[in-house]
Amino acid sequence: MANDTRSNYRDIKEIILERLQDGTWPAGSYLPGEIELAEEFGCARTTINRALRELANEGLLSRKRKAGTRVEEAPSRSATFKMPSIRHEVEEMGAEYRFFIAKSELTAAPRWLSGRLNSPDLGKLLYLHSVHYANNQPFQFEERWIVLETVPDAEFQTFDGKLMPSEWLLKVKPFSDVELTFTATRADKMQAEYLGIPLNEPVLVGERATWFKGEPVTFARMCHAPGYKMVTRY
Amino acid sequence: MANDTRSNYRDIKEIILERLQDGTWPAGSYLPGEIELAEEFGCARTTINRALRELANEGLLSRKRKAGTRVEEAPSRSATFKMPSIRHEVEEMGAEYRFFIAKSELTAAPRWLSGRLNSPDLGKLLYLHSVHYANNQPFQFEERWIVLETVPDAEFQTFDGKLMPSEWLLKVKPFSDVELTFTATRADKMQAEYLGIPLNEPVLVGERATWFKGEPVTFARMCHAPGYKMVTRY
DNA sequence: TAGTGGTCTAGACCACCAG
DNA sequence: TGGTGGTCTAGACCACTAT
Repeated sequence: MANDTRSNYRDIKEIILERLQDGTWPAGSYLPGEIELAEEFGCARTTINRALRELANEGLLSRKRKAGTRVEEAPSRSATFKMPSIRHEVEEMGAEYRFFIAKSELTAAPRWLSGRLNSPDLGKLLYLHSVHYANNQPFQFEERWIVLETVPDAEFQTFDGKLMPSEWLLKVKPFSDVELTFTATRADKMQAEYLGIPLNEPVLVGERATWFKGEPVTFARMCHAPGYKMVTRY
Repeated sequence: MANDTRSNYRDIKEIILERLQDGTWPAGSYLPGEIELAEEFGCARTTINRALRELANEGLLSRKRKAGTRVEEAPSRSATFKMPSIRHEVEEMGAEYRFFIAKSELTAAPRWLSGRLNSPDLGKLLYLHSVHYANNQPFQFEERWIVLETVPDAEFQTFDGKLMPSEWLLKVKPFSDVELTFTATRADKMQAEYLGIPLNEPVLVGERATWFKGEPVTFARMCHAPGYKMVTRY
């Protein structure tokens, strides 16, 4: 009557969720073992395993061999922010996307960047300014450093085509590790000029450092136009 | 020689990842079916299924019955922001956590709130001001509305104990849906006073609306002290 | 050391949906 | 309508770790 697909494990997840919420299994307590639960629900242990595994991935339970399955104390249900390329973000607003490379030059690494990328000697870098537009309105200003030692091809890349730097990078050098940061700051002179906004306007700045198997790939600082909102649902 | 735990599905994930990166299966193309892959890797279909399912959950593939498994065009590897309670965040900085309820009163719903919570008639609300401290420094100012129709117990809750409002709410009325938003704005007078910062200082403001099975539960606006950074790694 | 979760297998049925 | 993924089962071996 109620089931779309035969899918016990979803129902079991629901039931377990309810018990977590109604106090049957309070925070810090241990759930019965998989075998016991399998008997209770009249299903295979595999099915219980999947339900519990997913709940653990969602942060509600923690599981250890021999110890058992424990109810997490701080139900910090993790929020998943989808971070699509700016292009997608703009296009999903129904606006026309366009980008412009305002600067492209070789530089040495500023000292702070070595720290950010965990690498004492970065060598030569390609330094880029790009502006991303939504319907010809500046939407994001991006400052980017690309480590040429890791991505030598970047030196002769013109970025004149359809691929923005981040898209091009993803093609030639995928990443394995990322660190993302968000802060609210005052727009500095450069950011204000590129975005066409007053100096010191509050802006949401994202910083993204990426590595490929330990090698630093790129660091980007993305400054969003005032009013920009990051939204997520779960 | 190389395996810790017998766990093919992890190895298979790795291999598939490599093939996604080296162009064997370009964006937009279709992978072989599960059965075919199972033969290639010499394992059960279940094992392939798990590997592909997880990669799809991570946003790299999309799967449809009959159609098959497709490589996603925009490899927008989703970033997962863990949003632990402020308490945890503060304590993990090695600081001492404390909160203070500065205001607690009954109000009617402001009009904009009905819109935010998708509910034309919210009835009476409990309106709270709380300040969260790290080592006695204001760390976050939180403005919260609790829908009494959905959470009647809140009316007589004093929040004088150890549980901050969000923690208490989680105990008595879990949520099923959340909408999270982040923006950079200027601190208004109230925020500036509570945080002890100058007016108009740029602040990172998070807004969180939660529902339980369609019923609006609460809306919170969290204003972080200047300099606050949201960080995530993946 | 013994109990618990982690993973694999081989086979099965079914829902979905593109052609 | 048939092929593909989604899920379940029953049984098995093993790795981890609390005691």
